[in-house]
Amino acid sequence: MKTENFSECYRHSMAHILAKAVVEIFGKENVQLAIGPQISEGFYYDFLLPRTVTPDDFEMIESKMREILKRKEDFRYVEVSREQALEEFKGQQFKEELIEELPEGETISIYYTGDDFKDLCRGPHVSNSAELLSCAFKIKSVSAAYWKGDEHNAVLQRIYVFAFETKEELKAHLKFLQEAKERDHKILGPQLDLFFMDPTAPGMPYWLPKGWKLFNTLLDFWREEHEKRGYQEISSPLINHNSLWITSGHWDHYRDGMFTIPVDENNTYGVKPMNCPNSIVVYKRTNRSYRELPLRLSDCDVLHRKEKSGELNGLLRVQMFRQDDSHNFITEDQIYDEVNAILDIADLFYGIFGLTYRPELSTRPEDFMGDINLWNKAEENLRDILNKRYGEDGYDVNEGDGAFYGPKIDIMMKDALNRQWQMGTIQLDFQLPRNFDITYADKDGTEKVPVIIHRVIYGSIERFIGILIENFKGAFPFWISPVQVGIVPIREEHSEYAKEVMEALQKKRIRCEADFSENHMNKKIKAFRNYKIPYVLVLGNEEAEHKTVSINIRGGKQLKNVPLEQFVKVCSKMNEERTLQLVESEEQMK
RNA sequence: GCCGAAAUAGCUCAGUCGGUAGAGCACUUCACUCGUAAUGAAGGGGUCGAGGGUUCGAGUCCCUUUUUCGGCUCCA
Repeated sequence: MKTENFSECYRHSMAHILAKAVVEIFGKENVQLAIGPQISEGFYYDFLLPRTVTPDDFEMIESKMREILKRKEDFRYVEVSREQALEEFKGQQFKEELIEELPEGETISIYYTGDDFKDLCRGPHVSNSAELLSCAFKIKSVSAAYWKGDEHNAVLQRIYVFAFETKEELKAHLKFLQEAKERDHKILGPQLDLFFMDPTAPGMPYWLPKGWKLFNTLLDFWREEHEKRGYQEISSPLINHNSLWITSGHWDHYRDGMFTIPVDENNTYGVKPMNCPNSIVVYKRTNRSYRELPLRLSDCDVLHRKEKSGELNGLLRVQMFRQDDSHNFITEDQIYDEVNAILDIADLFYGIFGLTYRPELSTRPEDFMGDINLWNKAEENLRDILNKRYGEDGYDVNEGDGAFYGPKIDIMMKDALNRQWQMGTIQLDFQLPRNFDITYADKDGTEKVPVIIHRVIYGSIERFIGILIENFKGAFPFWISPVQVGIVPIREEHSEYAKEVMEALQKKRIRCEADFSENHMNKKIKAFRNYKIPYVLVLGNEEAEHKTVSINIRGGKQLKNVPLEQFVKVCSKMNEERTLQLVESEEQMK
């Protein structure tokens, strides 16, 4: 008989089985149990153990778990007092700590699995471990984890386990992971000649011609849309004397994240990790009037941020990157309209790639600075905007998670492995304007302090490209494809017509490459296909005679003898309209 | 930073018990002039991530180090 809410609790019960297995293997007195929650693909359990667990141990632990399951022991629920609980878990330092921290009046419960294993647990659980026999599990990995996620605390060993109700589900999940590998931008990027990394510059991508074309195509789009909206692009120094960073507060709060350059005994420069201070230097250059606001100073200069070793991840976490940044200087009354307008841009940009995102609002933290009334008003504005745009369930709220200088809205996206990344962000800043003492002259002639909005839409272009690669598996929409059309003359005698085709395409700024080598046409087609080029044209006698092209469409489809003129038109249209889908049908081509 | 795994030709990888490094693709040359995902033949290409140690001898064993990957966010 299966427990009623089986699917909600089997992973959690399984976590107890893992803990029991580990205790039996290492001996009760050698194991300190921490916590073992269920997670999206299974569960984990944190332990303090006498030695490190390695992948060689997985099989042994798994079979011990199976052995325990076969004992068909009951999960027995017992409520206890705090004193009893402390007595029961005497010597288990983490459990003791947890018990001490439980709020007054809360029911404290223990689950027994058999008579010889117990765990502090709120449950629920299956009633007998036999129920778990039909489940599928597999130890995924082991990693270090800190007690309560704090690096100052004890280092624990976390054993991750995949767990599903059926073998089929586990199999499907392993298949998903296999497919995610095929989307991995770290593999596809270098394979498609977009970028690579060199050990002398960890986390600092080298952009190859194809990747840089993609990069710049994204920036062209960004510039076009932002110019329309009154943004003005600037560029500023990459390194500044530390006096600037002292004023901005970065020297005190962010120095560990900065690359610094000592110039002589008395002077140190810092490489910019953010653009804001220099944008403010630009703002400060002249007296500003309320008539100029919102003043939107955008830039996409190179930024450097030092990351802890082990934190880097392909293009998704780098040490050198560019943001499609802007600092919008506004009045307090302009918060609503400006944030709303920025989200309009975000919807446009994400929509054009068919990407969905989830906004996240972070509100006032305990150590906030500035005027609480301004905070309240701003947060009210942001909630109102988010409610109207995405509905109350359409975004998440992280109470108290905002920066000390202002609330923010983050745009979150997932990579191929479903890991969450922050992409765009809209951060209100009430503090930096005060640090730099910037003002504007208001209508009545008084000097007022502007609010700054730090905002990015793509986020870091590097990270955005990483997500794009994984999302499209490297098969980009036509308009951002580094090479849009590959041209294959069948024999040397077709080179002349191939050149004609190439010129017709280039005239319309369609990015194409022709292969005039003596190789067999199959070889040429294959080479282009490996780059996931949208269209590969095959040109021979037929095509030259009738001024047509035969098209190999990415994905496998073929169209024969499409009039050249028509093909150029279709390509131009996709570039102009930034079409997401590739035109594949004969009707649209003819 | 912490735990685990990994690094061999441009790429993907093999290399057994420690005996002096190999395949496929790619590249070069020659032949083939070809109608839709691998034409044939020949050839070049390596400080086995780096440094140190053990050994008669190290890609292989030990230590250090660099880089990369998975995790360190899911809360009894």
